[in-house]
Amino acid sequence: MNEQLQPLKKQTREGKSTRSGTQDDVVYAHIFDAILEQRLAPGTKLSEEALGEIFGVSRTIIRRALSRLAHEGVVLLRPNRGAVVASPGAEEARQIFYVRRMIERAITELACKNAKPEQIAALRQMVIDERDCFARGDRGMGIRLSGEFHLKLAEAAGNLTLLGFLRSLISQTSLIIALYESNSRTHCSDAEHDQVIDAIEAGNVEVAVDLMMRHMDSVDAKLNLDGETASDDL
Amino acid sequence: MNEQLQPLKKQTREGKSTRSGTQDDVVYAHIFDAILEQRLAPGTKLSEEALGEIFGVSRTIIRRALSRLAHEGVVLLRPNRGAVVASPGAEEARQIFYVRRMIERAITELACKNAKPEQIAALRQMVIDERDCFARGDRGMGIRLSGEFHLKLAEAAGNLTLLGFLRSLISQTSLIIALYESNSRTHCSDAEHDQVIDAIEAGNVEVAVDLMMRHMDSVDAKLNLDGETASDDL
DNA sequence: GCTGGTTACATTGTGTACAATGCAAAGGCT
DNA sequence: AGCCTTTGCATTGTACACAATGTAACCAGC
Repeated sequence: MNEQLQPLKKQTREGKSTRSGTQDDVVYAHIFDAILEQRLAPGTKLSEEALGEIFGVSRTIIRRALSRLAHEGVVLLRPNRGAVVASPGAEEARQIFYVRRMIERAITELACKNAKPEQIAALRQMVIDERDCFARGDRGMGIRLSGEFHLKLAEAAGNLTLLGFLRSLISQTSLIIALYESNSRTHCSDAEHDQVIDAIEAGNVEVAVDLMMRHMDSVDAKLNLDGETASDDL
Repeated sequence: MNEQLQPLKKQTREGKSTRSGTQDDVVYAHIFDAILEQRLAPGTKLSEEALGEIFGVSRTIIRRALSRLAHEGVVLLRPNRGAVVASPGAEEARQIFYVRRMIERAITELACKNAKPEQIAALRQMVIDERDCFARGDRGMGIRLSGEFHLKLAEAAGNLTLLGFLRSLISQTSLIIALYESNSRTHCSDAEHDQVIDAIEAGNVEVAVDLMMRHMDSVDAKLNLDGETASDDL
């Protein structure tokens, strides 16, 4: 496990130091990233002491980070037995996507009504960044940026509760995508993101929702939830 | 603050000791209950040391409990400045209810399809308990039991993600109800709960959803979200 | 040779001491 | 007299040490 996370440490201390976040935010983000980029496979045990060693902080910080990750469903916290990277089964994955679809629909509707011009601009920028990232072929970053697009959209919708829920859903769907994606190239197609923005900017609720649902369909379609992928290694 | 929580301590040590839960579960539940029953008013500062003293545990446990409460939106955790009981404003309250309505609709639909006979029986028992509690005039317990009915329903729906979200929503709506309820008698009318169960048992999705939405309406109607109730004491 | 219990180890759960931060009150300056 | 600065206190953030729990290996008995 050390091997998969050690690089992250450097990245932290050098690159991402701009983050205003406190220590546990950093630890949280890095473990999360490591999971998304599959440097930490599902089922991997996350020892507090080992992680503390890697990040150079005490177990207290690690524990907080793991607690947050557990709350978002990315990590499974077994009492007295430590934490492991979550490995959602197919049925669980379906349930998560079902809910996400519902939430995204609501967010799209609200965004049509409430999105301000500067927020739409921010969304467009985000799509550009995403495209760049694809160009560089950075898979993990790609998944993460796709997620952040949806989060920005939720922000534009203006409902904090929905935003919070979506954050949790995106964490889990990202993990699922990393797990079950059959053809490992396209993630969220940025073109779809762009179309959604167009419809929202035009205030066309019907079209926007329809596009978002199709977008969800295309994410679903890339997954392979019909048993074979196994990984039910318990 | 001590005065509001001290009674709880006794209650813990004597009555609820059957709970398999660990220490922080107990602390969590008691603070939560105290908030719901308005023994802890919104805006009240929750000092870690004071709470630790009251419950006879160290700050570590308190901290975990507060963290959970913060995750559910019942407590506001300000970095370096401690925790306070959340005091959602009117707009925030509206957003929360908007989301809850959406989630409850989905749960009702799913419950119609997936609820097993024994789960329906459990729901009926829950309504009976609720009625009993009303008879005794126990307001806080009433709010809590109403919430648990909805949670049991979510369980019957069979979607863990929805269940988790609803748990968070119920915490927050309970707080809002405690805050904004204008006529402080009826909460969730148990009759409405009963009707919903009937429709679900009959597998009549349309009716069940309609009833649930009316139920939500009647909760909304009891609230007084038009500014005056203030309590924006920040 | 296999199954059972027992012991030792590793890991998590909890309590406490110390450090850092924010807040408030007191004192000096304008 | 009012405002700013500074100092002291209270409270949270972090690290560490000890206790409790779970795991696994080893040995004995069947």
